[in-house]
Amino acid sequence: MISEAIKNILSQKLEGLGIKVLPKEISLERPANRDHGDWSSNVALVTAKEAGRDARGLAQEIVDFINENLPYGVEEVSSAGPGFINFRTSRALAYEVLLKVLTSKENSYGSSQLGEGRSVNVEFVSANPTGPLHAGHARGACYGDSVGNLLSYVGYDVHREFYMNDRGLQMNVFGRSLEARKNNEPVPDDGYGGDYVSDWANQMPDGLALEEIIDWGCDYAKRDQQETLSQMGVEFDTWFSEKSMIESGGIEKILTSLEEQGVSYKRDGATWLASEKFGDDKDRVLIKSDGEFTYLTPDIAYHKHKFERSDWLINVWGADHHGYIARMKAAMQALGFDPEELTVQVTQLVKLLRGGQEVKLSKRQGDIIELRSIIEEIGADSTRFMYLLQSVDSKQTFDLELAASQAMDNPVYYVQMAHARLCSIERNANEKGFEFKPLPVDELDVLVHPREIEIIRGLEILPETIELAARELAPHKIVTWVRDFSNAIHGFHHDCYVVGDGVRKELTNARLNLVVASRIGLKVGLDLLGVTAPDKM
RNA sequence: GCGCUCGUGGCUCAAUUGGAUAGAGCAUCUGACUUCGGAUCAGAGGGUUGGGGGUUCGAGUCCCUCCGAGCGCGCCA
Repeated sequence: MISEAIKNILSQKLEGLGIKVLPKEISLERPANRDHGDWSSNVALVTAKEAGRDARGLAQEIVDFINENLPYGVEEVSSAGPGFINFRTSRALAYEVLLKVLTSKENSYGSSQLGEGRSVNVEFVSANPTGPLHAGHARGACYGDSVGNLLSYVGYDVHREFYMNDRGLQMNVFGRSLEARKNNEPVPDDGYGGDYVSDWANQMPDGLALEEIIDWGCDYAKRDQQETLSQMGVEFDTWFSEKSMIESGGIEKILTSLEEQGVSYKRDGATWLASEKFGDDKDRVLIKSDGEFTYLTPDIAYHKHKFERSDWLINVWGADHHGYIARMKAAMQALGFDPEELTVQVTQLVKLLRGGQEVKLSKRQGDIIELRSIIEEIGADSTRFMYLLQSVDSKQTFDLELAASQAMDNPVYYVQMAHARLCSIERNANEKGFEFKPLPVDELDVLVHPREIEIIRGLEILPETIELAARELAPHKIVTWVRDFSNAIHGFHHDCYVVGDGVRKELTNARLNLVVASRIGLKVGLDLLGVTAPDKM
């Protein structure tokens, strides 16, 4: 890796100067401004003070040294600004990138072993089995699945899990609601009032007892949710049942365990978790004075269960659950697990517009917009892309009309079109008798057009983009890359004909290499997002 | 009141986690089609990064403070 070579020579010179900098402290980054080269280091700036030197002078001295010992692939080194050291890499290096993409196995360019095979459990959606999935579940579904893709691509052993709260008060209310609608009675005051309750109740067999109704409803809800997720390509490895965990004695085990650790105690007729000691605001009740446990207790048991199966846990929670993070981490710490290995990603709310107007919730339907109807309206690809467009840290707003439109202002179409175009160019080349074969580096050096260079640059930064997105659990960084890269492709398509009267054979073959490599790269990005890469549209 | 997450052109959002001149898309205006899909491309205008203070070579990013938004704050789930 060129970046390693640069780091090595930097640290070599710094050591020679008696400046102590650990290798990991040598930062090398991609300058935002292309005029500053391909790589840039701030080591001179960072170390100048301690070394009692001025940064510019130090940078220049390092530059002079490197100029006498240029590593392979580095064409130019210079100092700039307040003391940056900028590196420009050679064309040949760029062509090697192209070759690497072309010779990579299917769906492997940019993959890595960053995760070293560590097992990670990604739990997301986890909607109550009391109704269909709605708009509020969509962001977590798209996000969690894409995070799973990313982590898997960088070498983690990923397990996707859906936690079903299939017992407790809300299931009872749900059962009674179904029962009432079955009998054409109004649902109880605190019941589920959505239209779907009647629809479902009508499909329910006659003569079921409440317990059976609950089981039937739960099962129906699960299949309904599963089907909706499947429409978006989201599949879980495990649908974990709270009920079965409790029936197998999970609660007793956790209570015993907490007691043995000395982190629970009795007070006012209740059993408490001493969570304040572990960073929570206050202690929490595990067993109420009426003998029932709170909903925290099974959740603790569940997380313990997950920890016993995985090295690292990721929970994707809605913003309304963020207050719950501290106590869950505290509980895990109390049990002796490392709270750092429990990552909770909170997704902020999404506001939906249609034609610029906020989509109003309908009371009649029970205050929900079904996810299924969103997918039907804008399509699965659009749904995934739109929900992944932005960082889940911030609130999001998007317009369903825009997301459904097959127009240039719809980013999904823009990106998919880029892929379709690449395929189209390949088809055209084939029809004209050109056969793609990977060319050696010295035959690729006809690729010098700024559009071509831009594309190669895009492919070059894909692996580091993937790594960053995985490290930060931030699929929107892939979206940004995919959009930028598509922009480069459209530009190339516009300015650089691959096959045509005025294009000589050597250039056609080289550009065909570029086209195929781009298609591979773009598909890697889209796959990570769970968005299809169509051959034609 | 306390806590968490935020606040970036008219709108929707980025910004390599402290880097160099804050970038894209939409919208607006102006240009570009005999070829592989114009569903495209190029250019222009538009910013005191909510306000103020601080830290340092350097702040949208870190600290303090104020303003504003969303969400939490139960022996509910």
